[in-house]
Amino acid sequence: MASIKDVAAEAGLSVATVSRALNGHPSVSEDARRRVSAAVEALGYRPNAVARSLRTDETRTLGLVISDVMNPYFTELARSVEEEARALGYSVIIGNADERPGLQDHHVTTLLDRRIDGLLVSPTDGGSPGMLGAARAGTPMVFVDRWIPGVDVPVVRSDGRAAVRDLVAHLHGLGHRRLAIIAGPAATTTGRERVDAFREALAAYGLELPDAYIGQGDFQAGSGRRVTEGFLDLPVPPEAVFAADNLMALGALDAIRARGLRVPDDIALAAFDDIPWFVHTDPPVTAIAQPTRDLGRAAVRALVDRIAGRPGASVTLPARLVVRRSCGEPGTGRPPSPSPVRRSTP
Amino acid sequence: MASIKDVAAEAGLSVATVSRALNGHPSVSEDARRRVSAAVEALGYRPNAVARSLRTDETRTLGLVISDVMNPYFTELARSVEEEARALGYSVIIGNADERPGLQDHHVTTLLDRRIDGLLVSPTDGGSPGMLGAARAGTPMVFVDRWIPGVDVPVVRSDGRAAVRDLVAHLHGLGHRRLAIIAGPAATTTGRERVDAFREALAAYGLELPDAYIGQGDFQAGSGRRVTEGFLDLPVPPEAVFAADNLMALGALDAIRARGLRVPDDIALAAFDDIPWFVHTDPPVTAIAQPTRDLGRAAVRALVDRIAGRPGASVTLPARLVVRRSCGEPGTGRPPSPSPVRRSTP
DNA sequence: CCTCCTCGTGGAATCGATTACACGGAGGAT
DNA sequence: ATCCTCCGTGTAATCGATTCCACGAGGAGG
Repeated sequence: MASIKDVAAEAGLSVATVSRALNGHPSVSEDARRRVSAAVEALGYRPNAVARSLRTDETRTLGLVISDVMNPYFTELARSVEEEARALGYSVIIGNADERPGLQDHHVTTLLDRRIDGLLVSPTDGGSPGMLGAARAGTPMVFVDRWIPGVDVPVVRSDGRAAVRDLVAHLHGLGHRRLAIIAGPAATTTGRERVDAFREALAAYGLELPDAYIGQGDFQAGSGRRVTEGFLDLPVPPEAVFAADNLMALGALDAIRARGLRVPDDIALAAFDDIPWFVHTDPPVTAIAQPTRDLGRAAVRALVDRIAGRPGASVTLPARLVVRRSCGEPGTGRPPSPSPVRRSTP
Repeated sequence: MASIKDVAAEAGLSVATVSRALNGHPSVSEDARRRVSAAVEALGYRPNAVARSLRTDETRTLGLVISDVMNPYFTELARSVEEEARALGYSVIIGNADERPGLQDHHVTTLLDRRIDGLLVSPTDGGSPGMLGAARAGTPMVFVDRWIPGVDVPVVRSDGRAAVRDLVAHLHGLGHRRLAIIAGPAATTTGRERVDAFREALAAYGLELPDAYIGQGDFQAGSGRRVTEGFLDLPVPPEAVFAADNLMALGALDAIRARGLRVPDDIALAAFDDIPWFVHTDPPVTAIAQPTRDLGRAAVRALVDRIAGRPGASVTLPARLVVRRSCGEPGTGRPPSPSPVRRSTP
C-alpha cells in the first residue's frame, strides 16, 4: 500500500510538503497542492490512520461498551451514538458486555489499549477495576443509561419516575391492586431505580410492594420467564407484572403463554423500554419509552466536550408511558378479572 | 500514560529486552522477566496497540460492514461474529450501512484507513468502488449473507431454496393459491434469490407469480407497509404474502392491522429470517430461520484463514421453515377463510 | 590456552505520519 | 544597495513499539 513517501516521490516534493498539502496547511503553493493531488490520485493513496494516531496521539475513535447488543433498546442507542459520532468525525467501536462484568472489563481494557479518545459506558455492575482506573486516570468518559454513584463522570440517562407514576395510575385505574415487579440486577442503577420508583408510586395509592412481589431478574429473557413462573406459583399471584426491561417482558410473556393464561385477562403486563415489536405482540404491550435517539446524541456530545477539555454536562431526559392493551381494556375502566383468575389450561 | 521506555527505565533494562519479555521471547533470563513484570505492575503499563500495529503491520482487528444493525437478524450475526473473533484474539469494528451504498462505502474506506486485518461485508448493492478496489487490492475479505457475483471472495451464507419450497408447500396445503412476495432490493443477491426461489417453488405447483404480486421493497419496515397496502388495493388481492425479511413483515403486519384485517383469517403472512419476537406477535409468524450463529462463526473462520494466507472456504448452510400460525390453522389442512375461525376466547 | 558456540542483552533502524526549525529567494522599506 | 519579512519548502526529530545485528561473558572442546 502506497505511503506518504511514495506520494512525495511521485510529486517530486518532500514528505513534509505532502503532509501539509494533505492537511490543508496554508503555506503550500497552489502548484505543490496540484502535484500532490495528482500523485495521490495516481497512486490511490490513503493516509495510514495508525501512523497518524501514533504521532498525534488521537485516534478519532470512541469506545462504546454496552450492556447487551441483543436488547433492541441498546441497539438503537448504539445506532444513534454511531450516527452522532460520525457527524462529528469520529468512529465508534462497540463492545458488547452481555451483562457480564468480566466481558465488560475485557472490552474496556481492549479499547484503552487501542487508545480510543473517549469512552461511553453503560456499566453492567458497580464498577470493575479497569473502568474505575480509566476514570481516575482521566480518560474522557461518559456514562449512558446506567451509571456508578460516586464516580465523577457525566451521566446521560432518562428519568422514568414520572412515567412509572403514570403507569401505576393506569394500573390502579384499571382496578389492579396486587402489583409485582421483575427487577434488574441490584448492581445497576437502572435495576434499583425502577424498583424504587415503582414502590414510591405504589405508596401514593397506599399500596405495598411485598418482597414476594419483587422478582430478581438480570435484564435477560430467561430471568423474566423464571421470575414470572415464581409469581404465578404464589398462593396469591399478582394481578399485574411490571418488567424492568423489554427482554424480561418477553420472558414473562413466554411464561404466561406456557401456562395457557392470557394477557391482560388473566394477568396484566407492562415493560420498561418501548420497542417497535411491542405494537405487534399479542396483546400490544404497554411500555415506558425512553428518548433513545436523544440520549445517544447527548452522550456523544458530552463525551466530545470532555475530549476537547470542556466540562461535559450530565443530561437527564424524561421517559413517557405508552399505553397499549396489555394492562386491560382501555376506556372501560373496570378490572379485567372480577371473576377468580383462571390458571389451568382451557 | 507509561510507555515501554518507562518500563525499561524502571526495570533497569533496555526497551529491546522489555519488549522481548513482554512477548514471551525465549531468550530472556528469568531474572529480567521478573523485573519487567514488577515494573509493569508498578507503572500500570499497558502496551500501546497503535504503536505495535504500525510496526507489525497488523491490527488484530476485523471490520464488519453490515446492511442494517436495527434488523435483529444482523444484530445476531454481528454478535456471533464478535464472539468468534474474540475467541481468536481479534476485535471487531462494526459499520452500519443502513442499506445505503454511500454509507457502506464510507465505512469500508474508514476501516481500510484504520488498516484492519480483514473485512466482512454483507453488500448493500452491486459493489461500490471502494469495496471492489479493496477486493482487487488483496485485502482479506469475506462476504456474509449477501455477496457480489463475479468477485473472487469467499461467501458465507445460507441457502433458503429448500425452506422456501417447504413454505410454498405449507401455504398450498392450507389452500392458498394467490401468493405474493415483498421482495428485497434487486441490487442484493438475497433480494433476487428469494424471489427466484419463490417463483420456482410456485411453478412446481403450477402456480404463477404475476408482476402485480411482486412488490419492490428495500428490507425496511416502511417499504413492507407500502407494498402491502398496494397488494390490498388490488382488484384481486393475494391470499398470502411472503416478506423477504423480518422488518418488511413487520411493516406488512402494520398495514394489515391498519385496515382492520386479521392474520391469517383475511390474509396469510410469512417472513424470511426468524427472530425471537415472532413467537409473540399476533399471530405468531411463520418464518424461515437461518443458522445465524453458525454463519457468523464460519465467516470469521474463513476470514482468519485468508488473513493467514490460507484459501478460506465458502460455506453454504441450509435454512429451515418454522411453522407458526400466521399462514392458517396448522393441522386442519383446510383453507383459513371459508368459515371465519374464532380465535378470541376458547 | 585458544577457538567457537550459545545465551542474554543493548544499540539502532524501522513502520508512516506530523511538525519544529532552518534555509533560500523574492519583495518591500529605508 | 542593504536589511528585514514573509513565503514555500526541506531536514530531521518524534510518537511507541518490534526486531536485526553486534557484542561480551561464559562454557565446551580441541
